[in-house]
Amino acid sequence: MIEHESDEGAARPERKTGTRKALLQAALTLVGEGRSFTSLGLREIARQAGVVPNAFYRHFRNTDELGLELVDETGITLRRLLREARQIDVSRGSILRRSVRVYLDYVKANRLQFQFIATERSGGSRILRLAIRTDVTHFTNEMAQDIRALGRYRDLPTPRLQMVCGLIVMTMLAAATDILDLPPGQPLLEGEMEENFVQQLHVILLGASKWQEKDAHQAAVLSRRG
Amino acid sequence: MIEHESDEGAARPERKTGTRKALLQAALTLVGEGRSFTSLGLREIARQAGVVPNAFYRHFRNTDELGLELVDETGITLRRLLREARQIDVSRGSILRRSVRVYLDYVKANRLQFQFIATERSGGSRILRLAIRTDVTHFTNEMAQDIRALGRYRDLPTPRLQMVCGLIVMTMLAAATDILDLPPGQPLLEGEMEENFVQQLHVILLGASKWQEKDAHQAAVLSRRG
DNA sequence: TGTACATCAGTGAACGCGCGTTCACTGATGTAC
DNA sequence: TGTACATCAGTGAACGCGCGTTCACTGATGTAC
Repeated sequence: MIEHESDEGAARPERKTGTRKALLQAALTLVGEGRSFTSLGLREIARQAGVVPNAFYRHFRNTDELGLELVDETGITLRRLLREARQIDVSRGSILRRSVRVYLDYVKANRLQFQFIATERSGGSRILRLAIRTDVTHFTNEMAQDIRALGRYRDLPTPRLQMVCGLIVMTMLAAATDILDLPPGQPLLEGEMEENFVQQLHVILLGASKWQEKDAHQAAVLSRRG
Repeated sequence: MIEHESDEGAARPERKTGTRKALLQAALTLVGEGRSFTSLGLREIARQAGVVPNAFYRHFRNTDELGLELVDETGITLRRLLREARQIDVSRGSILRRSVRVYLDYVKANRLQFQFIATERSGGSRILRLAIRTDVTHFTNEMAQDIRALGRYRDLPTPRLQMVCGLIVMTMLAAATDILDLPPGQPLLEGEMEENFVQQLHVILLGASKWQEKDAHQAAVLSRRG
């Protein structure tokens, strides 16, 4: 039989992973419609995937297990983001501005996944929250390594570099939430948000470099200046 | 009749607001047990409040309306926090460290309310999210005014001061989430988090003051340094 | 002050509904001989 | 290569359950005369 249709001519394993993907995608779609993942039901997801509720059990034990797989996928996505970021030409122009542009484009291209982690990062079940936190920590550490590899902030001790990266990642997630919550087709508001985002990162990076300079001789003074 | 019991001898209006408070408290209690507010049901809240499901309708039309009232309460709470913060002696010692201590004590004293806003800020229904965002914006603006009143960061234009305050408030909320998610009785981990929090705010404030200095003559240079 | 009536916070039973989970099944795909 | 059997992704019906919402009610508190 010629495999002319997406599904009809597929072998069993392909069909199976097809349905699995349909379930994962269905959950993301529902999240994209404004639902919080935690409040999604098994039947709802199955319905959206165009499959009988019972079929769900062939792939996941419950919705939490599906959620964990979505977190895993998102981890892979974030890793791709870092790979893209590494290809930014560091030699000239404002790295910050161009990084922000790359990031926001990425967020918009992966809208549903970012919406998912933004929602479940604090709102989800305990197990999901922990999984996402672990993921975000990994991302933060990789970012710190990348900055080290670029040879920037050489004088900042590693734990402090990580702390700064934590601050940056937190700001990135908040910015993603803001952008995604925006009603579509508002280029003006979006531009303002982007500008605000750039400025916030700017403040953080300035603070980091100032700290780096002074830190060598007298940290205590700074701490007193509060 | 002597009013010897909390409820038994009360007038009707007092009884009514009593039950209303019981419903609000019941919702918070359930949130404190790890449930997300969005996933709470009317019956569940009524049960926790020790009242028949139907009685709920004497006070709220649905759970969203109850949630909005909780947001309002939280707004009042945050205003009290600012009032406390204003009483910190600015004259000497590290303001930052002492402010952080005041804040974290406040978070722990109002654990349930902070847990509620942290969870629903991104996870809740659209209407709740917007209400919380409005509240947080108010808080941010008041903080900016307070800083102006203290005479700090005089050279920072108002929109930028607000942006910096936004960054600070975001960091405060993230810190609250981290502290509240900690298993209880971990003074060491908690100390580390507090230290991390202090350092993050430090970076932000350093960045703000450096920006302030340079901003007067050449902002363009900084923007190119990324 | 005493009495008769109105108000209304909370009750208890009932409803229809969608949920998660179970069961025995179907029938196409895969495998062994 | 052809046949007979095994596998197993997805089906369809059924279950008990808690949900939100409705209804007529009770009885203590409040009010008017």
